[in-house]
Amino acid sequence: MNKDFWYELKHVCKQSGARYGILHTPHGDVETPMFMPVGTLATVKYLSPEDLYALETGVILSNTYHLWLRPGEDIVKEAGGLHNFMNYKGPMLTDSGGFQVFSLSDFRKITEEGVKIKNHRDGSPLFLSPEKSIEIQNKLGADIIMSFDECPPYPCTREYMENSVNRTIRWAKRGLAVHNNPKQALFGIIQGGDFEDIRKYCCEELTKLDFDGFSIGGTSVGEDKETMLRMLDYTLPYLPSDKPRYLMGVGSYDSILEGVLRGVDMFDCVLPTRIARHGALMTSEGRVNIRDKKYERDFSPLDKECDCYTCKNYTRAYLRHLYKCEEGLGKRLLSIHNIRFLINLTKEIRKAIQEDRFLDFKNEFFEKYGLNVKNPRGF
RNA sequence: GGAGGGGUAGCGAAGUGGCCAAACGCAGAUGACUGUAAAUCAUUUCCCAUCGGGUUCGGCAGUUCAAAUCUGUCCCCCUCCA
Repeated sequence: MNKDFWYELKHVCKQSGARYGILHTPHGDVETPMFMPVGTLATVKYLSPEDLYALETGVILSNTYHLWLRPGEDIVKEAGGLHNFMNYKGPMLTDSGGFQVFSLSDFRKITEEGVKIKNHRDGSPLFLSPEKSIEIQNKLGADIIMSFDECPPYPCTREYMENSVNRTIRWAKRGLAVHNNPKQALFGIIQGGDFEDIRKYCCEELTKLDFDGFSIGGTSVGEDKETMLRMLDYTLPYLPSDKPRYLMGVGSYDSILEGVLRGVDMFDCVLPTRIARHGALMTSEGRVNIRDKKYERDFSPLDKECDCYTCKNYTRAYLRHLYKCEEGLGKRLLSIHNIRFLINLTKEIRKAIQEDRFLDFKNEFFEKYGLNVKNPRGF
């Protein structure tokens, strides 16, 4: 058991079963459920660490594959680790590179030993294995690191999934065996697609091992909303309650609420920052595409109910202008807002759980935003 | 006054008898984006309409089955020479 990292389950909502807890990390304690913005290349695009502190982000992500290529894990280590390198003092998490193997799948070849993959920038051959991924992550030095898994495509055959999950389990053991930084928590990743028995089997096998938490993988890969929820239903009941559960790659607000309802503690997603850069905002009035002409002379704040720096200081007309002119400040201000929207959502979620009214909160939220199965995201 | 070049959709710019409502770029409008190859991608922009139809390529008049493309003429712009 890791002495620098542990999960403290503080309260289970009597109305819903959702969990409120505290994650203790070497870089501070954070409350869960929480949302973690993604900073692939040791930066949450367009935001400074000061922006992140103001947003109260807690944990932020970075990425093994991308930092491996640039600047290289040795340089990050030389700089004193990821925290020093990028000057972020809060807790950090690195993904293992497993997802890049999936998203760059045009160039990959998966074997028992690991994955042959082509450098997406220059085509040069690369090889990533469970050992290599953990070795890189040990050098990067994030508080929480991920096991190297295979993220299978959806849909895929039962045979493919069985082979893949067994390999992911073997890879998990290999990663665990070489992990040598006691300050870093290591999470196992549950796969199995929407095969209930395979998900369950994966949970049973991985929870036998000495992981500090468990991630739910294989979601947000093109499946529909109902399927994703089914995957959660096939996974969460088989995970131990004394360890954190992390739903990887999920960040639309309806999915966060559904995840929390099922017992998820941690979420990460590029969605708020990516769509912000593309001019789409999550607001108390639903989705706003700031580029739209109707905002040309709208001198009101982006979201009247929001307390973020952007909403307190700038108008929709100005944000639209920045977007149209492709100014970096626009991307920054819009990213600030979207992240704050999700941070505020998780704050309200935690409060509702502690007050044993999370189910009401979730239902009210869905009603307010007109969310349903057909229109799940609503923005 | 003389010689030459040019006027194409919001802008720039292809096209020089039928495959042209007219490439392409920009600009505009709209949508998408879920462990970030993402300042990306998709749709759309003469008019009306579901199919489909109606008006266009400086103006006018011609030639032709057929013209943005050929002829005449007029208007405007640019360069050079006087």
